[in-house]
Amino acid sequence: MNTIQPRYRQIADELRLLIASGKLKPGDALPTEMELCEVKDISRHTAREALRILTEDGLIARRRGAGTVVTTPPAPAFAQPIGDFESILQYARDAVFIPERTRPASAADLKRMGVEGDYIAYTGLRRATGEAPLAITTILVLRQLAPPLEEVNQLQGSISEWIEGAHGASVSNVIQRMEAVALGKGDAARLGVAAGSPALRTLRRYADTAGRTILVSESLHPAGRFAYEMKLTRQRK
Amino acid sequence: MNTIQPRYRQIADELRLLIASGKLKPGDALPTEMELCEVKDISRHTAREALRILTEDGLIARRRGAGTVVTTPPAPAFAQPIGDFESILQYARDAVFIPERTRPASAADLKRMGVEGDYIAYTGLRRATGEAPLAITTILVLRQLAPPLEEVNQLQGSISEWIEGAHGASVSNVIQRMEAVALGKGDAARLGVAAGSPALRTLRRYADTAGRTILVSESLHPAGRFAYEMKLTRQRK
DNA sequence: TAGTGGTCTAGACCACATG
DNA sequence: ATGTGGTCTAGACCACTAG
Repeated sequence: MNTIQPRYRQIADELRLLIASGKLKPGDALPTEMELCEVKDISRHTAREALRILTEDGLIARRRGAGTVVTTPPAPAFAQPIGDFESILQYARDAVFIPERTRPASAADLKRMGVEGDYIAYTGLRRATGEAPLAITTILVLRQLAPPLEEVNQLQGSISEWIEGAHGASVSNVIQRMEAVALGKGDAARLGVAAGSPALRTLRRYADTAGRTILVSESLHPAGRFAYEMKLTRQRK
Repeated sequence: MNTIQPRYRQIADELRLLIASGKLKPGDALPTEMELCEVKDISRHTAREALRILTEDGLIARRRGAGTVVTTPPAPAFAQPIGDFESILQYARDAVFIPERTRPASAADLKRMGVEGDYIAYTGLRRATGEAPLAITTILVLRQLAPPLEEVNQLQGSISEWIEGAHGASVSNVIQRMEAVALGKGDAARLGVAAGSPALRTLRRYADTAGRTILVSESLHPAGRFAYEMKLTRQRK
């Protein structure tokens, strides 16, 4: 193994060792650039390069006029968990889902939504009263649990609630994923916005106590029509 | 307002604009160091410094003997699992915030981020190691609690943790808001994407026990580089 | 005011990739 | 063989911090 390292890296590693070993503690001053130059017999540029590495690694902090010190590492862990299961699903009740099509989920559906198995797909618009549609939503339900379309049409709450009521299945956890995407032509047209315009994509996977993914939903919310908001409260012991 | 920028940063920004505007596409060659030296009438060191910035931002790739090219962005989206109050703040530690500017928050800042009062604004990039920047982040901190920029620079964790440690202030709840937006010209350029392209905007308001909003953070994540993921587990009573 | 880190110049030699 | 980026030297002036 040819272990020839540039000089600046060797020096950076030497200093790093001093910090890691505790010989230099948080707050302690490192040698100044000029001191490094003399002691190591290098040019200032090389000394700076070594110090830059440590700066980028977050090990030291440099201040013009003041000097270079070892940084104080991380931070106190931040408190207690909260289990706020219901409020996550809240928005499903605020805006009504109006299914328009039912079909067996295609391979593309399954891949896009990150599941495998035999699912029925419902697609439709989600809207609040009288307004422009808030989102295009696609829902995949395990075929053996899937309600007929006419029943879905009258659902007031979320499909997941229907499933719980009708089958006694129990949702034990939900994974929710949110990201920004550019709307495709067809989706954009249905939402009445320009193709390529931004949308918030939310993907939710509902798993039952056996670990089966019983339902997946995908919603595309065009920018400006929807924002997802959650409040987290710190729990005190 | 101090608008004097070092020469190397000016040049980095010029090049960044060429990339963001599409004049230089992924795979295209950038000027060589010597060309930059002549065209901009600078020393090689200054040219390298500019190119280094873009390299660290993940916008370009350099190969000895071969040259410098614009990188292909397909940074695969990576998900940030988030489930509780602790881990919601966790990601602040995984992806380092690199503050670049400090200023008193403007009226526009305050309005955009939904607060009123006397705040200090920090803006910078959020990135994981070596990759393209994940986000542009702006943080508003109540002036009376705001740390000096040099201290922010060495923060390992989140600024909110600094505040808790340094002032004994206590965050009692966080309101998080997510939505899709189209990136403005300047932000898009900083992130190396086209103007108007989609981004996930996350806004967090941290309130203390007295109800004061002590900190607000806004992040703009370009599509494809980041997905927010949370797992919620139903609590049994 | 002395010393620090930040910026910048003008050179040099080298390892490496490409034609 | 040429030219690229990687490393390194030896200077310089400046803005800022601290005693």
